[in-house]
Amino acid sequence: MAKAITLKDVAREAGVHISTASRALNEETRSGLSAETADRVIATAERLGYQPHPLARGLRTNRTRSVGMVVPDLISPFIPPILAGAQHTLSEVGYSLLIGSDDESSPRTRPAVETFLERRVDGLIVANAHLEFTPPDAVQRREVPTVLVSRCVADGSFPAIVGDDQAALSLVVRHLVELGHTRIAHVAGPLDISTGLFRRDGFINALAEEGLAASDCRVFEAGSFHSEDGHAACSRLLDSGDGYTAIVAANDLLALGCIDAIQERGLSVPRDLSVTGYDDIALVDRLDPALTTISLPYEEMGVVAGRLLLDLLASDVETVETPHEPKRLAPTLFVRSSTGSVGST
Amino acid sequence: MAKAITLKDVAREAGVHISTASRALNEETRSGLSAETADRVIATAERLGYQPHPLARGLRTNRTRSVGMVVPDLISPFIPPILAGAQHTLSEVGYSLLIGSDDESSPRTRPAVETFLERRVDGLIVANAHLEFTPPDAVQRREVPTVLVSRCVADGSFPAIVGDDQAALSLVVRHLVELGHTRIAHVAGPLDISTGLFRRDGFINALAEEGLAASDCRVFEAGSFHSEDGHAACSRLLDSGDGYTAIVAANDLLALGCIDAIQERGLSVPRDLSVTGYDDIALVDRLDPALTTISLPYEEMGVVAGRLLLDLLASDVETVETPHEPKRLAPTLFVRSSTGSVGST
DNA sequence: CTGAAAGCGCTAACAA
DNA sequence: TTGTTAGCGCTTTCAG
Repeated sequence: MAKAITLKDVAREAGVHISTASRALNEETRSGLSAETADRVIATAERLGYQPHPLARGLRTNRTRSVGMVVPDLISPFIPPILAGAQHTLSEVGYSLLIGSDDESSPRTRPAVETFLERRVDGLIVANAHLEFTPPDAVQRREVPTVLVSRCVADGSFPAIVGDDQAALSLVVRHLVELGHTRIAHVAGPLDISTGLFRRDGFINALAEEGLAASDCRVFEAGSFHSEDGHAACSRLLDSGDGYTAIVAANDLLALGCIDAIQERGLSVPRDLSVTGYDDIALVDRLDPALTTISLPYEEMGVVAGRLLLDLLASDVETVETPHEPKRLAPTLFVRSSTGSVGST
Repeated sequence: MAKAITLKDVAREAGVHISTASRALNEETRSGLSAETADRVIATAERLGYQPHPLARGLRTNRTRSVGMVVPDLISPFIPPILAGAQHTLSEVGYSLLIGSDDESSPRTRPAVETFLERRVDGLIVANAHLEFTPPDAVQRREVPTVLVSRCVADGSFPAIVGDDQAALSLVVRHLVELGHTRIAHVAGPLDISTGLFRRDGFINALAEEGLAASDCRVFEAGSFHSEDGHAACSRLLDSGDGYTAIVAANDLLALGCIDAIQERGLSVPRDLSVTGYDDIALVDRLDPALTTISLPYEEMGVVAGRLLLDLLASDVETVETPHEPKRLAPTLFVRSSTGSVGST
């Protein structure tokens, strides 16, 4: 390293004591200084190209100005935009974002949250929470401010930014009802995470809203959010012989799996069955049939999560507050060609 | 914080001096200790749940065990897998990954590399390099080990992991030639980054390899890698009236833009023109026509980049080496329905 | 208003 | 083999 400029250098050059230099360079403590010396120090710091050493500062202040974000993986298409939103928001105010993934598949790696705590991050953004999220003690005790994103936790013990699944499913079901569907099935995602559970519940509530007979409709659980499980669930659905005319899938990949299963039986979407997705991942608008689906503002989700975390970081509350109602961002329904009128056969 | 355990605590508890404790806990320095004391210290550290403070350690050692990765954005579909590969590789050996994006669109944010340097990262992974990559001095002088990924730099001044564009374009052109095409156009990406330039050059070389008349073929530059620019370039191509029967696009999005432009004129893919892509992004295999395209092992690219950086970090060479030949990972051609025999009209 | 001094938690000479 | 000591660069009391 080309001899980094240190505070001591600035102080010497400005002809003041190092502590004075420190005060001058620090917003909060500058007040108690003569404007003259403060300016002089600031000027010389500028001139020398002084950069405070983050480790030294952090060691003193016990803050790293970094936050860790845990994602389930980086392949799920809605994760990167969340990441991008959070990263931009945080970097604008000088925070760095550490990224870690907790894929349950490789248990040999230390849980990302623990690694982050060890690193002394100032806060956490958790995008892979299960409904029963049981973080390490330090997080539990709110020593490290934490916000959830994309998924929330059952008891509302952490603030969360999620999509409004109820609103989304209402949009979807209403759309199908308007097309004349009355026998609608739901292919649900994993029910141990909020996105899976809330979409299923949203589906059931929406049926009631629309006055559909719950007995005419049914939920088929897929073990995951991947297309193969959508295919499997849809196969069971078709085998049931219950005569559904529409399928509401818990995400786009499940929907694609459903479409595959339907077409493999020589049936047609949407002629024989309408299918809807959720997430509006890239290119589903160009498929044949183009997928009718729900779009969520994922990047904004990241932005809002970042802002919320910054608020927590600033207010520095350690009180165990009342349960948090998740902040739900509004969905948009995109109607495309995978849904059609019932009986347009 | 619930009074974190410090090295001093461990030392006191184990009945040794703090420096002895330090040595015992440090692989390298443990050798000069009696096995007995070393074990005792290690045991008590374990028992107390001691975690070394990374800032304190870093302040002394001048190493943060963190690396920064700069991406052009997080939306381009091939970026997340690279990120994932790098992150896994690094975290396995205790390094943390900081993520920063440098979208040219928002110049108000500080360049990510500078932010990283300020943070004293031990190394850098740069995924957004232009051909003329001119990093800050500290990077230039190799004080901070740096590897490029996805894109390389013109003069080979940095090690890089990229896709083998030449091999890829050879595969594509040969495939088209085998289908009988002789008039092939290339829709090129930006030529100021290696992926754009090398694919164009690869295309031109492949023409020669296959014995095609360069005069029968031509390159149309798209201003970016996005579909709208592919559409625009393809429109020019079609307007040229040169009777091309195949289009090799520099990436999938450009290819999709081309297909749009072709279909808008009432022409058909692949009947009237064959179109190929590059990247094999999600769902292009399900489009109609399904896109014939090149697949690159992006996650592996991240892994290899991470490993290479770890090597540099370990060897700690500051010598300005001879130019680096980029490490090129092998492509795979997926033949789908967007390409067909010429004259199958 | 400014200087002196202590110390965050750790590592690395240097002694013993 | 272990202890002593001196900082890494910064913030923050406490004096003056």
